[in-house]
Amino acid sequence: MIDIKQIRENPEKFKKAARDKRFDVDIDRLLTVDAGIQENKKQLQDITTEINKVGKSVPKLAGDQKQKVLAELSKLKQKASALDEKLKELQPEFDLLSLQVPQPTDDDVPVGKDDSESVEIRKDGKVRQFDFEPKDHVQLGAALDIIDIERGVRLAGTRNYFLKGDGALLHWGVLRFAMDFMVGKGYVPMSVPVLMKDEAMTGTGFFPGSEDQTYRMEADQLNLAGTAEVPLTAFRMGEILKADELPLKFAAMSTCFRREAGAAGKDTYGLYRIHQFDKIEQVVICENSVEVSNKFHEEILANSEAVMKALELPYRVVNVCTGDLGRGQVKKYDIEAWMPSRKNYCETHSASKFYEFQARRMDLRYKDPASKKNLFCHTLNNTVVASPRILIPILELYQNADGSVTIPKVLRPYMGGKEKITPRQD
RNA sequence: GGAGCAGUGGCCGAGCGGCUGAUGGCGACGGUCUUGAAAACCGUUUUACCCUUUGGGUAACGGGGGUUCGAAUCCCUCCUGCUCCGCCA
Repeated sequence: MIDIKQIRENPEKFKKAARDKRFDVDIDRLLTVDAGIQENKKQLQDITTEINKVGKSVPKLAGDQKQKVLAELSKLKQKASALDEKLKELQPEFDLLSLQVPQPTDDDVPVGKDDSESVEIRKDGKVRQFDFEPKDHVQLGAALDIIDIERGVRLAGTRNYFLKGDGALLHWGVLRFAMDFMVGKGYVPMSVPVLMKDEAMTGTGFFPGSEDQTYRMEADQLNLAGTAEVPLTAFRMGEILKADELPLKFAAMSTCFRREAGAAGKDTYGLYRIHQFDKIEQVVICENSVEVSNKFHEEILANSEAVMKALELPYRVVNVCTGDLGRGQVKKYDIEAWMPSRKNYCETHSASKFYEFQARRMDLRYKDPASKKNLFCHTLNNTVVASPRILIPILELYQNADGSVTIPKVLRPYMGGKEKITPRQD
């Protein structure tokens, strides 16, 4: 959410942000509603002052005079309640509109309409050239009997799967490796609830807007989070933190649920786009400073790059263009891993910087010692690793001519020291 | 799910229709004293918004609604916590 004062002062800035990010929001209407609210509030306040003043004199009066004053009061109260009605009418519209105003991006974010216009920042690792006909991860998964998509779909519908045997171990192994890495970096490991109230969804910026991407438990009015960003970022929602608590650095492992509505027919093959997966997510909550935010944005990106390097996967880092940014994101780096079967670099990580956008929605503040004011925190988050998507490059890039898959060195401790996944001996 | 009790400022804890944004204690901060510290003493210590020159006003005692000229205080409702009962992976 954006400070309404900023929108009043410079509406053009936010209209431009909406255009660049391709969000549709009526900022002029917002300002009209805002002006109405301000005017009504002012009048209401004046009348309330009057009522309070007159009301105080009541106990001292008696007889006719008392009746006269009471009559006057009842007239004032009618006026007040009319103004109150008007405010109650305007407020919901104001709330809805103001939640929709997107945050302008940093100046160095490329303006563009979709991922084709995002800008590559750097590449790391060598794309493997095969001297045999490589299999894709679905073929490998079937041949090694570690992935069962057919039965996943039969039991749970499209975009569902089972991982089996070494497939399940590899999945948990890469998650465990990533979590251990983050704990080593000083991030606090967290196990989190994934059924979230609307407040947490709104606070993190997913609502309004992504309701159709979210599994909803209507009977309990709860939502299945699509990422641990929601519980982690909202963890201290509504609180005023002590300055010396900052920065808060968290890492959580959670199962993530996504409806993928509107993606019908897109990425239907294999484990790329699925309804349920597991992810280690990192979240930083820091002081209200652009410099500090920028520092942590680089830090959380570096953390994830370190994981990719440890896994020895070739990847590139992309500065995501305006059209692919969320409403609240100021800047976003994606890490894309090379996936042989897709013949492309594909997103495996997404590092977002929000400044105070999420904190303002959640009313997450800290007491600033310098100004003695309560300031909104800044928030950031990034994937550490998401599996099974990460298994796509791992399986495909680590495969051998004999059909086996070499296990990345750093994952072997998590798989009982095993070096290779070999085909089933039927 | 049923019954009972409770929810006040950073914390503890008073207040139970107007003089209470809220006594007191603890903590924190500033000062006096001291070579320094402790103790003692004095003072400060919620937040949001509005008008403004110092300053003034409005709102908030779990949320929402009601009664009343006036509510932290009375009523309704919801939420949360605790205790007991029931049920259950």
